[in-house]
Amino acid sequence: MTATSAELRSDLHEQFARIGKAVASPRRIELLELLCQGERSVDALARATGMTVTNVSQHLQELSAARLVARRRDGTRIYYRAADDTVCSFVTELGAVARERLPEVERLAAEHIDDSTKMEPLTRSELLRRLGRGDTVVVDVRPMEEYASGHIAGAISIPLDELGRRLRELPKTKLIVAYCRGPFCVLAPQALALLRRRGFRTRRLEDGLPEWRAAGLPIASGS
Amino acid sequence: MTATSAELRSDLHEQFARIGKAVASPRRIELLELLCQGERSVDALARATGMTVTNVSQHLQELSAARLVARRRDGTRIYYRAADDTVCSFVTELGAVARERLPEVERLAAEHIDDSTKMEPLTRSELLRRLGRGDTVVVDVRPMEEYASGHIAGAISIPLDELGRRLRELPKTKLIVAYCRGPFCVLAPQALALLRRRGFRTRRLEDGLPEWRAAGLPIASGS
DNA sequence: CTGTTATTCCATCAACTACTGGAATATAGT
DNA sequence: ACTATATTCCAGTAGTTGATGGAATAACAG
Repeated sequence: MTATSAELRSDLHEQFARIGKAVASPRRIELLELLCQGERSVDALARATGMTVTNVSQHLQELSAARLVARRRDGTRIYYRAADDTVCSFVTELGAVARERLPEVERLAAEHIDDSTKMEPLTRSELLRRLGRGDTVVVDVRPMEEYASGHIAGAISIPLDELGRRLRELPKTKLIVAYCRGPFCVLAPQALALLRRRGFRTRRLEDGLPEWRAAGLPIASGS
Repeated sequence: MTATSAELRSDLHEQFARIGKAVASPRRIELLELLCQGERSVDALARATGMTVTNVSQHLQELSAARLVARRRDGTRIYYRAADDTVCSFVTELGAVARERLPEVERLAAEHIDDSTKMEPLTRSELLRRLGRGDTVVVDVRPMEEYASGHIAGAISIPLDELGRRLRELPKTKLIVAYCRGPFCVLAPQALALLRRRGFRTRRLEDGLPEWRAAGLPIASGS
């Protein structure tokens, strides 16, 4: 009885470790984070990460063996995506644990996103309240495809590259709230810095889309 | 700017992967789960897992390097514990993802805990409601030390080994709810099987203590 | 100071992992 | 059928990890 239950435990832990091994590589974590923003082909991933196609493919095989990603063929290319929401909230929590436990993480973030500390972020519940009142514009500054594959309900898409050209779309009378991929994403801080220089009232949303989704808040998709 | 932000991303992912690597080994996951039930000395862990002391020590060094565990010296022995609650909820979620994504996990559980499927578990919120009414007895069937280092507020401790001798402490008029370490722990199912043979009305609590704690529900500690 | 117990350090070996470049496969277009 | 593109498969190599046994360290009890 104890023999078989010890056996069960060890078999079970071996299975758990398959998931752990999948997220034991910085490359695979990067891939997973990208895939949580929307589906991508192998070479789109290679371009986005600077890895060789072969290498990306190999990492995707391993993620696939751990069933963390799913694929879909369309003509000559194959699109990968995160297998489901629990996977994305898991990698999000992985980042949260790293942030909580490893002082290096805060330090790195502080070094590179210098002004992130100056402005304190708007909480998700606060944004939700404001959305009802209509005195707030929410801007998704990620690339357009990521917006298309899922965004905060009511947000408009202005990718960071286009922001300079599209300032007139934003009202000076309302509060502009920007968000992007997560707490360490540099897009929203850069967007807000630009907007503030032009005299807009701005706030950053705390964290990013994955956390909004994990909290079960309303998502829309399509352009 | 893009250069330095790519650099940030890769440094960050390297840090995240430190956490991933820590949970990439079945042994280390087993150790973490034990440590989430309460602090233990190195050789207590070695005895509980069947590993050599040297090996346990080495794994603990790695967990410690990822700052997932903390230690405390008491005389000649050193007690390790999970560094904080987020660590425990992270390993709990690791298990949940494995269960969700890897069919082998359900299969293993079904094979070994044969009757677990027959009785559907009591939800946490249901138990909470019943606790207010006083028609329910909650029994923690884990070893005494684990009960002492944290248990559901209002639960009594009857370790599985002692259950046969202590049946008279339980009323036949109330519902007996047992719990243990988690969804794959065999202690509670065995306890309930015994109790049902003796004519008690029983239910199993869904999951176990780590999940109760992660849900922010009331915990007590001490004997 | 000596012996005992608990833990960590160190060296070693086998097993595994990450990346690379080149070959093979699959789909679509001509 | 032929070509181009996207992806995967296959070897080879360098580097890393996991387990083991023996030596070193640290705290304590006599």
